[in-house]
Amino acid sequence: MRRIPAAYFFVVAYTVWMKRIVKKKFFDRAAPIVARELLGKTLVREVRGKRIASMITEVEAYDGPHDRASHAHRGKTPRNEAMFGPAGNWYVYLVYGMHEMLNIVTGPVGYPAAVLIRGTHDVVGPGKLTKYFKITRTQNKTIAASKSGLWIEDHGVRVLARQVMRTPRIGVSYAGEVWAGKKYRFVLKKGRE
DNA sequence: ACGATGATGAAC
DNA sequence: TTCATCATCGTA
Repeated sequence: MRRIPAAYFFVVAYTVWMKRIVKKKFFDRAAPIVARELLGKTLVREVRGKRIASMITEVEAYDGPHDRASHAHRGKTPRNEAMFGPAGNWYVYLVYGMHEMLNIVTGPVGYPAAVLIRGTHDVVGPGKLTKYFKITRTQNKTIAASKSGLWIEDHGVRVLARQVMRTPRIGVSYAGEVWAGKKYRFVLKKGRE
């Protein structure tokens, strides 16, 4: 009987841990699909060795140049440039002069789309969320990975269709009947039904 | 119901 | 350069 080296356990543990991190491929799909599947995933922030983590419970999809509710509707600008970049990057911007909004970019490069993360189990509201997770525009255009200190993990939480509520997006009444009416907001219902 | 607070984008 | 607007929040 040979003793198994401690390094072996370290490598296995590290591999298992890494596997939880959601990778680029997951985000390289249509924004509404990514939005729906982000429910139940865990948003993780690590800054100076301290970790903040909470399950995502509310999101909104902003999908393509035709989406009149999207910042990208008027074309590429310095602010929305991240939306045109690769899937799996963060798009962080300021609204109302005081609230940072956290989005994850989706779909192919050149096609502007993203998912706004509006709430988690511990904090609901896009502005409160970024404050809680200590997120600012410093994270804009960085990749969702441990390197940037901000990423998403899959903890195996299964979200059933009946646990998901779909509604129109918040605060986009200017977008016209069609786009303002689209049910691109996904909320994980609390408790059962 | 509204003010805070500053970036954005369009008009001038 | 000015102006209205804004993927919000806390207080009233």
